[in-house]
This record gives sequence, structure tokens and C-alpha cells, in this order.
Amino acid sequence: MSKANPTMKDVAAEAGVALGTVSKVVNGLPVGESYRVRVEEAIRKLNYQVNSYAQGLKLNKTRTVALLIPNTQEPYYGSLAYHINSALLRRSYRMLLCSTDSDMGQEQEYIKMARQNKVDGIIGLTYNPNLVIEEGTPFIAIDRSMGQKIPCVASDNFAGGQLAAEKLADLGCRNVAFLRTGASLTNEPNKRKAGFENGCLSRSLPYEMKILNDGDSLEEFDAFLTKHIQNGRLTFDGIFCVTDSLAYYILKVLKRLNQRVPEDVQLIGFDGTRHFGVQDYVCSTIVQPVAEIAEMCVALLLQENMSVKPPLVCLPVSYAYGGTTAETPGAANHSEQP
Amino acid sequence: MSKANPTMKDVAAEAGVALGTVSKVVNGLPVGESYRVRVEEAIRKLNYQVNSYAQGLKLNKTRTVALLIPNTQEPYYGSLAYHINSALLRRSYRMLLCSTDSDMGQEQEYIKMARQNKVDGIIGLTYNPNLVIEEGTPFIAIDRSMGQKIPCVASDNFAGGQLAAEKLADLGCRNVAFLRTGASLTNEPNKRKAGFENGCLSRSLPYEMKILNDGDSLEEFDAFLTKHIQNGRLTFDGIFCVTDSLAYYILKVLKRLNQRVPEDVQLIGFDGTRHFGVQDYVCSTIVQPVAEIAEMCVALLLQENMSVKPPLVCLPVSYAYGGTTAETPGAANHSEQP
DNA sequence: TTGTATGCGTTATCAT
DNA sequence: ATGATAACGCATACAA
Repeated sequence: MSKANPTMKDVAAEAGVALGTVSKVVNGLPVGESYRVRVEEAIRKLNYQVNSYAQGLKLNKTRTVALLIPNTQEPYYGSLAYHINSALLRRSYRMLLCSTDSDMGQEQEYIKMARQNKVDGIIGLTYNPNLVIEEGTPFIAIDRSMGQKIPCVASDNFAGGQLAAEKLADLGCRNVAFLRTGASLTNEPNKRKAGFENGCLSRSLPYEMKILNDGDSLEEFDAFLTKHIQNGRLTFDGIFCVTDSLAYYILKVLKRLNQRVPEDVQLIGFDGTRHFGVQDYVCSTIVQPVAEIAEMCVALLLQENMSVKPPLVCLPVSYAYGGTTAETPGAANHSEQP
Repeated sequence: MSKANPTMKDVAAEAGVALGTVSKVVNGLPVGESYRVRVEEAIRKLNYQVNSYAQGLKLNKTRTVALLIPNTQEPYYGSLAYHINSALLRRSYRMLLCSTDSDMGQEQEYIKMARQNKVDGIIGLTYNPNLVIEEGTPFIAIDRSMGQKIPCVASDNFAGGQLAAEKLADLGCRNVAFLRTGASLTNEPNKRKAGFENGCLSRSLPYEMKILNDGDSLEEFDAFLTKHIQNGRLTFDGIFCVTDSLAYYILKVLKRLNQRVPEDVQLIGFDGTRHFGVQDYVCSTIVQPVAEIAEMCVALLLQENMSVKPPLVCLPVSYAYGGTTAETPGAANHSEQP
């Protein structure tokens, strides 16, 4: 019976060659034909596999990347994790999943772990403003810039906000609202507001904003909307919510207020969230290009033919109909549901 | 300026002690008080971190576990990945995420990778019937038994099916249906059917089944339900779907058929899927105890005070109201939405 | 072209 | 109790 975990030494003994020869065969370096065959045979016979830990120690490269992300439960995060994992796998890189729960202490702990584990790089979606990152390990940030030296990848949130405004205008809205939570932090998604304002102005579309502060309850929105009901009808005929998650909440509020969606009021969210991750859209929405964001993060991290790291990369978003806006069959700019 | 990646040797030199002493301090082994202080100071000064790769090579233990799962996009999988990650983190274990897309070749590739990477164990949710697993690495299966030697963790699918039938009976249903997809594979979720039949029989509740074969389109269900419409009303007043995902699809079909839910027909799914992972339930459902499943997998894998590995562990499910059944305020067995 | 020897950073076994 | 040293499995510079 062969050993449970054969090493190169075992393979060398089995094949009757030297250790170095085995190493060369394993790494595809030139070696005499007859030797190569014998070594390959021995490898198969013993079922040999390289030990990444010994290899990593020697090369100081581990082909492993850590992903810091709040969780994998919420659809945007889960989707991101999936696509980043796929992009890494395609390049034969391993991925350490680090669910941080957005806890600053835990995030820092994971950074430490990543360093101990000698990862080749870190991709992080963290809102922690004072995360300490070692100079040594390459880092790519998602959705929040972490300084000039660290590239940040995000979707084009400004354009997304603008697109939402334009869509609402195109679909016949005359008076719209923008609803947002989580205002305090500086991050890319915050640009959705500015983009929306810009879009409204360029279309001369009157708008109002309701922006919650950190501690506020979502019920503030209920009060806000209730206040804007006149003769049983909402004074807004269009609402842009900063996320699909919020849009879903607002949808329920509107139902309670007896407003029909999309007949009385049209609703656009942001993210491109689908039911069960892969089915239809939860609401009409500005879709983030999650797969492209993932691919870009990995490409930047592994520095594939990129001479210089850009500080901020914004990827194009698109509009998708999801039942909470008027349908516009035949419209040029209309994305369909897969 | 200090070195980018100081080693124990550097710490020893800095503290003016021997290498072995540093190792002892790092690992909390007894060491002279004055030495310990000096070493700790040097560690802080140089910002030293152990190298897990050197440690893993030496100890042949890596404190790393691989999770094989189809993806992290679909809510059940994403949630499972999150909770397993948390359970491992609590024990200071790292987790390699291996999204397999249910591809058999990729699954096998990941098993190989896990072996190369010297993981201490593997947790796998895979429907691949002929996956080759090395004897050496501990393996825990989720939702599908992979042989006597490999423990399988799942929720109590039989009891869940039974509970669904009993709930429908309790809520006044007189004629129900069971709808299922993905029939061919032998796995734990298949027991939902048997449990449901059992529950119907014990309550003398008439039932019918529609079970799709592997290649079938979901539209078969449309036809099935349409066929059971008489005078504009569905002959079923209760439907149990094998997953929430299917229940969501059926919900849309019922809407098209002008059946009101839950007034005309009540609907129960399975999984406990929530909107956006953390909000309200998508439908009334049999909730899988995802956190407990995760915890059990990790505990079994790491063999915490378990003398013997059980071949199959079934964890209790619960019913949750999610809007697609009649509300039963005050009912004893009623779970509420968090 | 092939074999030999050294070192990666750590732990553990020795003498001291 | 502390210091020196071998070994973990691999890659590589160097000798043959």
C-alpha cells in the first residue's frame, strides 16, 4: 500500500531519479523524455500532489486571495463573492472568504489573518474608514475609495442615478422623489444622489429628497410619503430608491397607502437584485454589472497587462424593467429580463 | 526602517534571545518572565506575524477548511456559506470558498486543490454521485449522503414535509397538491415528498402530486394547474412546493390563473428564504435551520467531543408565516417573522 | 541534461 | 529554563 501523502522524495525513489528531476517534471521544465515518462508514471502510481504549503514557503507566493465582504447572505454581496470566486478560479487562484459582518474589529482581524496566511492580495468591500492595510499586500477596494494608492472598483453610480431620473422622465413622471438611507459614509454609492439630481435638472423634472441619517428608522419614509398624500393620491408619480432593498420596503409602504405601482407611482431601485439570485428582478432597477466588477477587481489585483493602477474604475450600469415602472415595449433603451 | 516581513529569526536577533525562545513565546509555552517581555516587545516593534505556511508545513495542520457549494448567489447557498464561515471563524479556522456551479469536473478539481492545499477538512454540498474523496481528509456532506463513512447533515426534510401537510390541514385545506422538480437524484430533500404524503394520510387530507423529470420545463406546472381549474376555480385549496423558489414561480402562475393567495389557495414552500437575505419571508414556508446546520457541520468536521461520527444528522425545521397562507393569530405552533 | 545541496520559517528534540 | 540544530516539502543555484 502506498503512503497517504507521498512527497517528491517518494516519487523520486519510485522513479529512480533525483529529487530535482521530479520538481522539473512537475513544473513543466525541460527534462529527458525517458525520465519524464518514468516520473509521470511514478506520480500516477503514488497519486502524488504538490504540497502548496511547501511551495508557498519556498516561492513566497501562495496563489491565494482573500475576499473581505460583509456577508454572503444579501444578494449583492453573495453575487459579488460568487463572481470574484469564479474569476479567481479561472486563473487558478484560491479564495479565502472573510465575512466581516461590517465589524471593524473583525475586518482588522481578517487583515492580520491574511498577512499571516501570506495571501497574494486582498479584495475588500468594507466601509471601515480607518482600516490599516500593510504596504506589502496588494489591495483592491470595492465601492469605497481607500486612498490614492488603493484602486477602487465600483459601478458608475453617478450615471446610474442620472439614468434613473431620465427613465422616470421618459416614462412620463412629472414630480419625483429620491429616498436614501446610510448617508454618513463617504463611498461611491453616494454618488447616486448627485447623478439623480443632475438627471432631474437636465430634464426639468421637479424632485424632492428624503435622506435618513444613520440612526433613523425606515418608518421615517412612511411618514414622509404619508405627508405627501393629497386627496388619497401621492403627489409623486415617480420614486428613485438608493437600493432595491429600500425599493422593496417602499413598495410595501405604497401598498399600505393604497397607491398602485406602477399605475399611480413608478418605482426604480438600484442593484439589479433578482429573486432567488437568478430569477426575475425584484423591481425596476439600475443594474450593477456584478460580473464585470468582479472581473475588474481580479484583473487589477493580479496586474494583468496593466502598467499602472488606476485610482478609480467605474463600470457602466443599465436599466432593467422589473414590474414597478410602466412597460415601454419597443423603446430603444429597454433592457429585457433574461 | 524595519523589514517588510520579519521572521522569528529577526525577532530573536532584536530581542537578543534564541530562536526557540521566540517560538515558545509565540505559542504561549512557559518562558522566563524577563525573556517573555523582551520578546513581546521585539514582536511589537518589528510588527511580526507568524507565517502560516511555514507553520502548516511543519505541523501538517493548516487550520483551513474548504467549502464546496454550487454558488453563493442563491439565497440558501449564500446563507449556508455565511454561517459556515462564521462557525469556522469562531474557532479560528480559515475557509476556502469553492463555488462549483454543480459541475462535476470542477468539483473533482476542487477536491484535488483541497488536497494540495492540505486543508484540515472539507464541507461539501454536492450532488455529484461519483465524487472521489481521499481517505485522508475528513469530509462532511450536506443534504446528500455520500456513503456510510461520511457524515451527512441536513434538516429534517421528512418532518418538514409532514409539517407542511399538517399546517395546510390545520388552516382548513380540503384538497391539496404537492409540486416538485429535480426528482432523479438521491438526496435528503427528496424526503419532503414522503413526509408530505405521510402527513396528508394521517390527517385524511386528499392530495395529488406533480413531479417533474429532469429535463422538463416548469411550464408543465402551468398545464397541470390549468387542468385543475373548474368553473374558474382551482380544485386545490392548498399547495406544497418543494422549495420556496418553486413556490415563488407557482405564485406567479396562480396570479395568471386569477386565483387569489391565500384566499382561494394557500401555498407553502420550503427553505425559509427571505427577501434580501434578511428581511421578510418570500412565502409561507418550512424554515431550514441554516445556522444550526452550519454549526453542526463544523462541529462534526472538527470532531469536538464526538466519539463517533454519526452517518446522518437531521435538524428540526419550523413553520413560518409568510403571507401565502391564512393567518392564524393566537395559534400555538405559530412562528413569527423577525 | 541530471544529481546534489541549501534555504524558505517554523517547531521540536536535543544538549547545555 | 535556554540555546543550538534537525526536519517539514519544495525550488533552485550549482556541481557533475
